[in-house]
Amino acid sequence: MAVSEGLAIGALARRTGLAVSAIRYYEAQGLIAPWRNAGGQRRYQRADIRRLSFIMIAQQFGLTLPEIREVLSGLPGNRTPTPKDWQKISIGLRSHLDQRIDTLMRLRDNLDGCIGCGCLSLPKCALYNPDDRAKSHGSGPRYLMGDTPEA
Amino acid sequence: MAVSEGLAIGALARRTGLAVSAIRYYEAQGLIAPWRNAGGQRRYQRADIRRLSFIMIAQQFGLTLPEIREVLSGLPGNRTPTPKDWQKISIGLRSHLDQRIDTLMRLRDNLDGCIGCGCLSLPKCALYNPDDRAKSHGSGPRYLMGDTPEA
DNA sequence: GTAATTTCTAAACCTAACTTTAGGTCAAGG
DNA sequence: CCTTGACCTAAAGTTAGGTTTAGAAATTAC
Repeated sequence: MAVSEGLAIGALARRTGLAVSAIRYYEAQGLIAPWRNAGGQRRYQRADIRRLSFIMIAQQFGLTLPEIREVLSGLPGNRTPTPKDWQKISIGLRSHLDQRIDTLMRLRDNLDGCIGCGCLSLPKCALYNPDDRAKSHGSGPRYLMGDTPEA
Repeated sequence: MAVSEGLAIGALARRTGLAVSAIRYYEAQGLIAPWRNAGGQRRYQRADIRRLSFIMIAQQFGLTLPEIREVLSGLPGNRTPTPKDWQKISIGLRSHLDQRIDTLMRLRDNLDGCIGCGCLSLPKCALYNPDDRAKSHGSGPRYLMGDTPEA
């Protein structure tokens, strides 16, 4: 009953909709830091609900967990974050999102050009120049539509 | 020299910028189908450069390999695809991309609202309602910002 | 006080999209 | 002919983001 006892992991899971295993995983990745009770069980602050929610939102925005950890490090460590604090780090998300949208719109315009000319094949095609490294995580250099002039 | 001998996998790799291993992998996933020469080595048509380029572009758009295979199945099987053929399947990509952009813009607007009010915490926050299932691939139900009224 | 839940850790497993490795074959140049 | 480089297959390894499992300890419910 005492307020100061904190939330058990299961309660936090129910509050956020996350799986218990996911919450433990986030801890392992340094995204959240509960304390332990006498019996060794994790206990969370109510503010951690907000923290996990933020993590989920940031994931929808396409941030990786390390990136999210980085963003969260912008919160004060010595006290419970205020709405202002959350506001501050949310602005960073906003610009990240803006970039992703710009990239996709550029990609779309390029595709439109290619659909327009029916080419889909050449150095002169804008798609040829993928300066959009946002998505690359598994491979080396790739240049698109390398259909050189010859034959 | 004979045109009909086709490209070896290494040549195709150099043309597209893909790794040889990736091209073999795409074959295993049913995205490309080379023939074999007398010695059992893969040989590709020049049109396959375009096919691989298309795959890379579609990936940038966020399609999975099975989805790309599906899109590619819209190409004629009996002849080399014409620009018209590519144009046709590219239009499907375009609408996929439109959806992703819409989703992200909606997300951005919602975030703006939350930054505006500094809330980032509640059922009344639009972010609370993640009908954006586009990105979910690893988890069960998650509801955001489930910070219920109490306390 | 005991039974049923929760929670704990560590380690294994999962998917996507590949890469790397190992051990051997094919092809091209001199 | 023989060496070198490209290619072959199958299987295991990799990263991200988790989930599942197993066996044990802590809590909660009755």
